[in-house]
Amino acid sequence: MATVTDAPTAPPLQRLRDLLDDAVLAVTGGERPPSSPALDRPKQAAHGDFATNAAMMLPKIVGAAPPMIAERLSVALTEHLGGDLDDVSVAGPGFLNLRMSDRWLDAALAEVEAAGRSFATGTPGTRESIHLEFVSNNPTGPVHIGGARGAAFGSALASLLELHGHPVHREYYVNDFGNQVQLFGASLQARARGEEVPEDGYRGDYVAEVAARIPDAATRSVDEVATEGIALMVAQQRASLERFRTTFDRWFSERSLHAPADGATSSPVDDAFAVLAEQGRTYEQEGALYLRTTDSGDDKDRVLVRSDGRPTYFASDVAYHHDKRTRGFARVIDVLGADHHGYVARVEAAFEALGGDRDAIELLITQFVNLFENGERAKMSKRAGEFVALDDLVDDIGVDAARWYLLARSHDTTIDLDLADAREQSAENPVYYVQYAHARIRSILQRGRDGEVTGARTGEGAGDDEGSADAVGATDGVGDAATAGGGDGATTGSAYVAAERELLLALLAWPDEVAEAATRRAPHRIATYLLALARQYSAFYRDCPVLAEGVPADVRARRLSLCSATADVIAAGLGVLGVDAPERM
RNA sequence: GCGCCCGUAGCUCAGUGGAUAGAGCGCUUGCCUCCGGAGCAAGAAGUCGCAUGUUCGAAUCAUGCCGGGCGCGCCA
Repeated sequence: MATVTDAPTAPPLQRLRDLLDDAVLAVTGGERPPSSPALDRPKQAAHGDFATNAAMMLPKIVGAAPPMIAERLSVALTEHLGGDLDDVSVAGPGFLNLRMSDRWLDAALAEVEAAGRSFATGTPGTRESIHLEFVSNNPTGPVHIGGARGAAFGSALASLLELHGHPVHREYYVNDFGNQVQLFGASLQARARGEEVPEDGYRGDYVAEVAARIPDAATRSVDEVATEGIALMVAQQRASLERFRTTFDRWFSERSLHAPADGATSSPVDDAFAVLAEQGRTYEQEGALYLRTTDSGDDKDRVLVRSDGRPTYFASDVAYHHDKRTRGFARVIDVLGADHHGYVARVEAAFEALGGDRDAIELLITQFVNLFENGERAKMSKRAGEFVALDDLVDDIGVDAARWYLLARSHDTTIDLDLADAREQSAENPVYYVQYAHARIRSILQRGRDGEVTGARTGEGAGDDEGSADAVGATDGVGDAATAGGGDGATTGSAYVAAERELLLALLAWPDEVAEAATRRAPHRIATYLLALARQYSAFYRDCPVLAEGVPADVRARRLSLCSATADVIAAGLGVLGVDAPERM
């Protein structure tokens, strides 16, 4: 009954799902349900290690009531799983609750530990090369708080997609073309001359600082000043972002789209226009060139070239997306700030007009970040003009806290970030709580490797806690596992205590978490998971002495394995978020 | 007016069809002879904005309202 999906590299939970699928097919006589049945951890421990709704999906196919189907499934599963299964029971409207045997847990733990940090390294359904554009802050100022969120989200999403198995190309689009560049140059020059900046010019303190670094800024042409100023700003942004653990494979110049590349006779913009014209997607009206974006659901058609002959910003973006397409990525993802959400429809339309598949481009909008200080709206500095600068944020609360707080929430919800909370370097702060768990485990592992044994308490010391664990975890298991905790000598292997079981089950969910988070473009799920895992480890730490005198050798080995696997998963998870996983704190 | 996002515990937020809705902070009460107390445990706290509908089953899906944020340029 084993199938090709039963590959030896599939993680334990995936193999369990495959077996469930086999059982379903056995019951339906080969017909597949419209969607795969779920195999999840139930909310209540009394419902076993895993629960599946499979029986409730099949009444139409099988022609029987869910509880009846569940009974048949349980028979099939018992057959398939043999000694890996401790107990299977039908509950509620037709749920099937599974309790795995210690043998299965042992094997699973061995796999998790052996895989280490690569435990969740993914096997996505379809592996595809992804072009990811994010931040794309204007080069006329420092990276601001909106850019910080885009940077945190984009860099974490990139890591997450890579962990899941997709090759990712990270790109920053530099808007070094158009009106704003001239305006920036004029602002720089005004500052260099000690004059007021022009109307609608750039007024932040940084303008004078940048101007001071440009030789002869007061007397050279505005063009030259602008070019040098942009270069300095881009370099500064790059430094800010690197400090924020955000790097790019390429910084793509908008300006480069308006001139022929080496050896070419036409510019990328011209090339893109030619494609659009061939497709019959453009037209002229009142002297301007339009793209018929309404064909693809936009509110109105958009101007590519103004009646005075100058291309719009949108023209650049059309050319940019044409370039992305011709570079051969299977998927294009743009991460944009909330103020650009009105732009989504036209970019999608342009992508389609260029011949792209609508499903091959995604525009993700990150919502605003509101900063507070003890409940008051915070205004951090004038360095960025009217915006809060990324550098100020990092100076204030540190990279780890900044990234955590920006990443712990879904990208499409507005964040109210209280700096006083984020600054707090204690366990009140979730990021340090998770880091602390990691450091603590590494410390234990270090001692464990050195063969240390602490004289503290024995395995029996956890007896009180096991009592409560029993009540929570094993109403169906007659206490066979939980009551055996410390006393049975151990030559034949001691049973799993509830806290060990819970921790291992949490670890086994890691590949699912990665897959789900990657598929949903939701790195914040990783943060949620890590916090729960750290809590789970704390419960384990409380109930299960690892190095104490009197802990049987096999139990000690198992607990060291659990520690090792937990540390690796936490490190991998924090790695996705770009948060440090310290050895000690 | 139209479009996008959001509305879940006092606060900040998880949870996109399953069983009794969760976490962190804050609050109350306990716990330092104990592998890292930057810790642990217990407790109080919710009409999941409102209404109707779909479903065996809805915080989750649909429709309509209400409230908040943002956007609707031949700006970028």
